[in-house]
Amino acid sequence: MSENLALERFLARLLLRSSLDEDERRAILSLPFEVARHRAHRDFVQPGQNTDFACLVAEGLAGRFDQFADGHRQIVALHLPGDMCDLHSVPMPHTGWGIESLSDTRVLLIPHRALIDLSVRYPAIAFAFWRDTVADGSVLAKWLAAQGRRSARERLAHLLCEIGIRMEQAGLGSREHFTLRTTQAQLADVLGLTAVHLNRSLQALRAEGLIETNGREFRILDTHALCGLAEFDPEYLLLHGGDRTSRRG
Amino acid sequence: MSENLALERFLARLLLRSSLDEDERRAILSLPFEVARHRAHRDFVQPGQNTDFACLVAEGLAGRFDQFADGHRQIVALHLPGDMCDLHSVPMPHTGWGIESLSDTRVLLIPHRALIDLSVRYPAIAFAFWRDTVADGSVLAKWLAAQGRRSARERLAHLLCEIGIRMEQAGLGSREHFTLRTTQAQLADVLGLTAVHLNRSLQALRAEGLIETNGREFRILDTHALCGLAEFDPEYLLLHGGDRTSRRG
DNA sequence: CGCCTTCTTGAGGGTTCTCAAAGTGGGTGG
DNA sequence: CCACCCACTTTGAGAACCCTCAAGAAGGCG
Repeated sequence: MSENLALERFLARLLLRSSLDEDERRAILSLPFEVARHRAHRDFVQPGQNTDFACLVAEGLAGRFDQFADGHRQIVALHLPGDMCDLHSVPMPHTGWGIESLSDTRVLLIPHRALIDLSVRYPAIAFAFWRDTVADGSVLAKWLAAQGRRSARERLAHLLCEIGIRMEQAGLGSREHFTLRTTQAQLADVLGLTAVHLNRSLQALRAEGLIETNGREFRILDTHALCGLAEFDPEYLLLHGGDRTSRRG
Repeated sequence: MSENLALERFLARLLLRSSLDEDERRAILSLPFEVARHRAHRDFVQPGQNTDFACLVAEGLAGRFDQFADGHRQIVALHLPGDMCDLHSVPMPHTGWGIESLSDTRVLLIPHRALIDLSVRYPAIAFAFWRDTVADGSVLAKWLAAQGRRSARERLAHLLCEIGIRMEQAGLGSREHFTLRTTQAQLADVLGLTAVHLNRSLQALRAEGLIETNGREFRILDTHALCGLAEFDPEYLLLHGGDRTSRRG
């Protein structure tokens, strides 16, 4: 039952960007799955293996990462409840990256076969999946740009703006008040910083009166200034569809 | 005629990762298009507009970029001949980024409508397009990881390894000897560096005997050492298909 | 109460940036 | 054919940002 909630969230995420009819919605909601639970800090998908299922986050927080020989890692995507971590593994089952649980997490494992069948049967679903992949890529591109050209403080500000909106969208808080269940070391892995410098960047934002934190609870005190510092424009999250397309004719 | 070559290159790129039958191949090769020519340094797609066509690079080199208020830009994808710059714009026509010609470039403009029609009619083509998007995203993730966790020298080494392989794949040289028609400032925009520091990183690789350059011609003298420095593993380019899927049944 | 993880603080060093100017080379016009 | 110009590359010096190493506080859990 709370498992159905996860599929509903996934469907809701798809419907943000794509329109699906009754049949297609039902098809999504009746996807088969198995449930897996993971405590925090577990790499539940190892880098460099072939998978035959995709992971839908039902609860908690997951991160896709790339790891280097020296053990350092970079998190290249954050996945909130309702996000399919590796929809991209459906067309390309060999994944070079791993997925870790950032907090305690419940995940639905959905067989690739079922997702493939749906997208062959329903072109609109194929488009919806493709769109979802594009949206992930758009976030990735934004992160890359920030990583390459902005300071630590600016990147952190940008990430907080993004997470606020995504949390709100997922029904897990508001864009100005949410709980982010990660350690500072994990956030540093997202932003390409050391834990020490992330900590100092957080302090800077607090000192400027832009945010307030209480444990892992974040409150954004000055949205305007934070977005300004980050040059944040939610456009890239692709939240208002693009669906002129998927129907025949 | 040389226009057909571009479509053939695009098809060849798709066939690296997907299998398409005679009909489907013909359909790709008969896509309609218009031709556009651009000199170097032109932003031929402006950030933040809606497009109704996709750009296939026929000749030259193009870069997708994100730009900041201070004018600094980050290139988030490099496109060689045969690459479709913005296949992702087919399902999501509003793009936040721009595309610039890095060198003199010839581009085929292909109406979204035609691409959509193909992917509705041929599920295998829809999968092939989706896969292509996934491959782009995989490169993006790798760049992000490098950007976040590796030094300038290591990132540059990684980029040169990648470009070598992609050049070879596109029939434009070998992985150890190719001509990269970009300025150092543009390469700096790819790697998130300043032009000055990129120049010094290049000098470092030359001094170590790893590469040799002559104008914009690159020769890799010690592939093993260069790949080692970069921790380069071509896996992420997703060059060996994953097509168990697209056929019904 | 004690352990373990996480957060915070400090000091020093290295990579990369900024600013500025000099060298190089290809193209164009006289 | 030479001279000039422009874009690009290279060099230098100093500063800023971020990292490393290390250790001390704080908070959660048994």
